[in-house]
Amino acid sequence: MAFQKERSAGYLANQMARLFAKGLHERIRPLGLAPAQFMTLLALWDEDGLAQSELVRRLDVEQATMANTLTRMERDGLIERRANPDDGRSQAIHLTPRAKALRDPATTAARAQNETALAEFTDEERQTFLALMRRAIAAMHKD
Amino acid sequence: MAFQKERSAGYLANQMARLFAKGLHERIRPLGLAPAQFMTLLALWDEDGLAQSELVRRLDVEQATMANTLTRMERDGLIERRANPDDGRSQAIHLTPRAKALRDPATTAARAQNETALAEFTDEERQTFLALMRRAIAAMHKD
DNA sequence: CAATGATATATAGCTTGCTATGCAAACTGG
DNA sequence: CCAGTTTGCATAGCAAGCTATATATCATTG
Repeated sequence: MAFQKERSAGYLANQMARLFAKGLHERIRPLGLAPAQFMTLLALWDEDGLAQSELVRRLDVEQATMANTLTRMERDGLIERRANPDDGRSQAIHLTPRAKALRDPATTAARAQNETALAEFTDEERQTFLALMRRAIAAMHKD
Repeated sequence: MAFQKERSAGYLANQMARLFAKGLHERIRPLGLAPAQFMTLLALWDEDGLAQSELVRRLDVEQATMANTLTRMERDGLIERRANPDDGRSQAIHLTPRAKALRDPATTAARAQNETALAEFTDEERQTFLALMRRAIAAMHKD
């Protein structure tokens, strides 16, 4: 039997993630943000001054990916890298006032994007959907 | 209330898609394939000789993205671009023997990746999951 | 304490996305 | 028929992923 992409979870996941990212990007572009920057800000709004290694752990991306994202965020005036007095290898990542001010509008934009995607889902379907995605993630994580 | 990434469909979709892509990439790397190349091959195994514009329609990526993917596939000996005698603008994309030979091992690899992700899902959960993803995709597509 | 190993970050190089442009070929309405 | 629009493709430039390597600092252990 042929491999049908419409029935492939991986294919659908890819397409869905691209649409989420595209929609979010459109909404936060006026704020001067890109999706990975927003994701990183989520962690820093929650706790400022984290080390790069801790951001890598919390966001589950490769270290090199995070290093590059942080470089772009520094360029764009969203973060500062400050030396860590206790450990000459690491740097604490601190938010600028500009980044702090973006918290409300950016999270509002992200909520709106999720709402667009799940507009016709019932509350139960939303819970089910999130739970199934978490399980698929956990299964691939293990492997 | 804080925006919690663990409860965000978009965040989970991104993470899940990255894990699918990474797992698939590992499995098809020995075949000399990358994920977007595999996706493109799916369409061409189904129907050889399509125009680039038709591939764009079927795979729902931007035209520039497809043009670049095809350039890499041509470089890697997977496809040939042949002039279309009926329309001087378009070119028919044809599979090489090498690409044709990859159909079985590559689709087997993709199925294995899907199976890893959904290993602990019941048949009903799998159907539900695919249906919910399709609905989220359709909702974002409309908007 | 010196050698070895582990950890934190940076950098190079690649793929896959995207938007924005440019250009040539084909089509169409006056 | 031809001016203007549409269509098909390529290219430039950027973001964000990844792997693989390099380097510096810290930790451990013999």
